[in-house]
Amino acid sequence: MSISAQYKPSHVESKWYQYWLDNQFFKATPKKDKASYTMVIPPPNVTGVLHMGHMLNNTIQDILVRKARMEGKEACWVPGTDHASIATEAKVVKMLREKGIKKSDLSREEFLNYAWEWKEKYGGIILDQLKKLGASCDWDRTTFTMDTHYQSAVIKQFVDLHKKGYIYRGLRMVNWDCEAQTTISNEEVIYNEDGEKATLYHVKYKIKGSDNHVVIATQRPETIMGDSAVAVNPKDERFKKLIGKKAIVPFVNREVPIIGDEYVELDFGTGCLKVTPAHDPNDYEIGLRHNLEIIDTIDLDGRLNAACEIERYVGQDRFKVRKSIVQDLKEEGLLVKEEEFQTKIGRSERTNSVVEPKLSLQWFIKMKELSVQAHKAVMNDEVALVPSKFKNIYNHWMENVRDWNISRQLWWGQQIPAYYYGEDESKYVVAESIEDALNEVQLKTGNMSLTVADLRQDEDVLDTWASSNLWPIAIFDGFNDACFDKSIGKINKEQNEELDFFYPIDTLVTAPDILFFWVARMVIAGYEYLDEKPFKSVYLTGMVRDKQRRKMSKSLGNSPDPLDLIEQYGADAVRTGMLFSSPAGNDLLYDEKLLEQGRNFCNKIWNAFRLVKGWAISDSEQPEVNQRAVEWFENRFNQALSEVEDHFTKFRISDALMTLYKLIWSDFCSWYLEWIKPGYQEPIDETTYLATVKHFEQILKALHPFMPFITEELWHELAERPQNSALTVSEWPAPAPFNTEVLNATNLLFDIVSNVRNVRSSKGLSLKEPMDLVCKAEKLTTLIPSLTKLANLSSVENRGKPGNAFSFVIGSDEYFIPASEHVDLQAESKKLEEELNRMKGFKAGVEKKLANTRFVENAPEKVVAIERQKLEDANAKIKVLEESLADLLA
RNA sequence: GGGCGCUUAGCUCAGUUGGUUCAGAGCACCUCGUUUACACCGAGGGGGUCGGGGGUUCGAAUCCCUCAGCGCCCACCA
Repeated sequence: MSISAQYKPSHVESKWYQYWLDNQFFKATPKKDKASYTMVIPPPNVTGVLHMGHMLNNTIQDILVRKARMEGKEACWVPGTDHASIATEAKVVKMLREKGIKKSDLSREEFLNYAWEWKEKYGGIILDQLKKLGASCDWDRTTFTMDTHYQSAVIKQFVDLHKKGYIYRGLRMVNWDCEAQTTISNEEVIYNEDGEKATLYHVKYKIKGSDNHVVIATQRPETIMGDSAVAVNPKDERFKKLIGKKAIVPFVNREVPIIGDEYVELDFGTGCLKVTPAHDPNDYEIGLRHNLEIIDTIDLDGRLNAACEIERYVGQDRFKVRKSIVQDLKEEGLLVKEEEFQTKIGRSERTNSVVEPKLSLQWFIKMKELSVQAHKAVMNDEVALVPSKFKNIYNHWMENVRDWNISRQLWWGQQIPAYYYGEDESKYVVAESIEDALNEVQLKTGNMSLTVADLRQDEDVLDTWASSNLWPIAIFDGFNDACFDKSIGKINKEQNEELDFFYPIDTLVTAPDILFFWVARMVIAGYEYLDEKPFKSVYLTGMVRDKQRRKMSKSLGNSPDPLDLIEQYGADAVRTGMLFSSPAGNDLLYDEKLLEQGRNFCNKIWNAFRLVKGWAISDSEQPEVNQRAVEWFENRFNQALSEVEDHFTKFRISDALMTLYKLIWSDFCSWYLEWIKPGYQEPIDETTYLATVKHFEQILKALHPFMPFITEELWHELAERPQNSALTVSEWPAPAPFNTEVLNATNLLFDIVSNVRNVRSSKGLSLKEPMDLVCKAEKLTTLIPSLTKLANLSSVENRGKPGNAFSFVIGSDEYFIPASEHVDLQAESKKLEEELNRMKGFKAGVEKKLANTRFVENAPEKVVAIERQKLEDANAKIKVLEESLADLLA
């Protein structure tokens, strides 16, 4: 009969997780008589490993799903992974490089073989890690964004959006990542928060046919050779006379026009701008307006090419050239000035390399029209963002939504289903397969002798988000031929039992940094294909940071390995520890101390269990004291439960946990168990024991979503359970009313007990020694037995004010603890006086308020009545205090 | 540059429509305690003029203005 004084999570956790899996408790299937509760994991990168952000995110999801499951819903949590094209490809390239293999030496097919090999090897790791956390996913539904059916959904979407006219191919200035050698979307370009220091170089350009020159300011002198104009603002009195003349570009001695364009700021730099249409988005626009030549001098890898005409720069990296060209300008006497300034430099989210604006032919999705419904849905709360401050941010993005560049110059991902026929890329068809494409081409050209060998598929793959935007639909195979009507580009849910039952998702839990990447685009897809929202609400978690508010990052080394933490503290402790400091929408400041708090909480519950389990049971009558305790806790539990439910409706998961934490630690352990606890080695009556077990069960149920392992273990240990039963599929406690009279009466009881303890503590009186309490006992009759036990009293009587006693006041009643010896009268009277003065001050405030006729006339009657009551109470209390003081001094 | 949000105990945060002693919680801190579930514990305690200033109101942590500090989103000043 010796149970360890400490909870040991390790073997408990694996045991129960396996048990849950064996009994298929997490499996979900459409059921006619049940409501669904659907949740989808934000698919982590397939080769990723679990980090603290995943831990927080998935803990919250698991809590919501487990609660729904206990509430009797068909709870379905779909796990999976994202192929994460650019991130995974980068990893594979790196791995190959370490093996001495260059990507450029491989064919597409060879490279993809390596990539799949890599995926098979590392692909499942993160999902296995989630099991350690306790994630109650339906693992049979695990989906990968490059699964066959998923791929096909993505291709169908592309074909459909192309057919609807939303997808087009165009020459645009895009963001080029020289390191990954691909374009990236605007959302993938990040700007350093504080900006970066850069140098603005002032450079002389000769004016043709004169000895004068014009001075331009540039941050990128290495692009000089690509200049095709110099621009000034036509309103600029200083320079407008130059418009129409020609300037000579240094080094290459190209004659370029001096043009007037409103874009040029009068008060920045020198007021003269060099125009390089190939290497700057604004310059490109200016180029279009003025029909300027586009001279592309930088290659895809960021090195200058032959078009720059200067032999010694060709093949050199753009930043190296910048240095040498500055040197060369100096030597030529063309560099007038170097000026430091703060600017924002765009860097690639994935590689951190400086983004190179690059003119190229890419695929785009027209967003404006496509996103109208998705925009509305969030604004009118059909899709609720929690916390709601994200509505503004979403609104702003939607109002300024720009076309989305979806092609990536990578191999890992869904290859764009566009097929070229003919010499160049001007002629193409978009089709689901090369066979379909051939049919179309034959039809289009009338040339039936063409074969698939005459077709060439676009080399690019799709942006990852162009596939994950279908996540809530594709996981239920929403694009299969039975339910997806290609002719109208809509999905008929009724033709797909799974989709019909599980869609829309109830709550999406994700991080705010992918609000646009992912969330917005799923909403768009939901309305486009099902005319229905993809999810009811989106809970946006905070970011996990360290206690100095720094982001968790590998380079800082401030990111602990979650599995180590689980090993050390137990999964339940990690889950609760993280939630303790994670109010909705706020960043989580991770501190290992929180996990200790979680571990201590586990231990507290464990020991409460040890206590209850250790009691012997007698068949004696239930004492009145226990009856009161049982009744109180039942009411207290229902009160706390209603608070918990309220917190859940508002997604205040952290507060819900804190409510239970206090209920268990303070109400159940500190008050209730002490209240009913039998004397040393004495048994407890059966009625109380059974009621206590029932209370314990209720607590375990309410706590189970948060701490699944320890609760499951104790639930099984607490009583005999039928074969294959489990807490995880038991019924969530039904909400029940609570009696406030019982709660208030008990609060008075606790108040008296605390005061007695306070007297003991401050007077150095032992807790072990019983003492008398003198008070208006007739007011407390039913409480007396409980009071006696909890405060360790020998008697509670009304026998007049004792002369030599300690005292305290609750409400307007005074309580005395007769002292056997030397009460420090002065200290006692001083204490009373202080309290009296405080009361008098309080009374004066209330009187002043009531004397103010404007208050009495304007304030609601209820408020005035409250003030009058306060005055009355204060008077009563003052009277008591004054009498005591007089007695004391007499 | 535009927009949004935040500022309440040492720390992290609650404070619903302005009005019950509304100034709270958890942690941390201090005192006492080797009591027969738990020292990963128990009992008790201290601590904030609610960022500064001004205003509206009978009444402001709560509404308005302003200043300061911080955070986030968006954006093509070279």
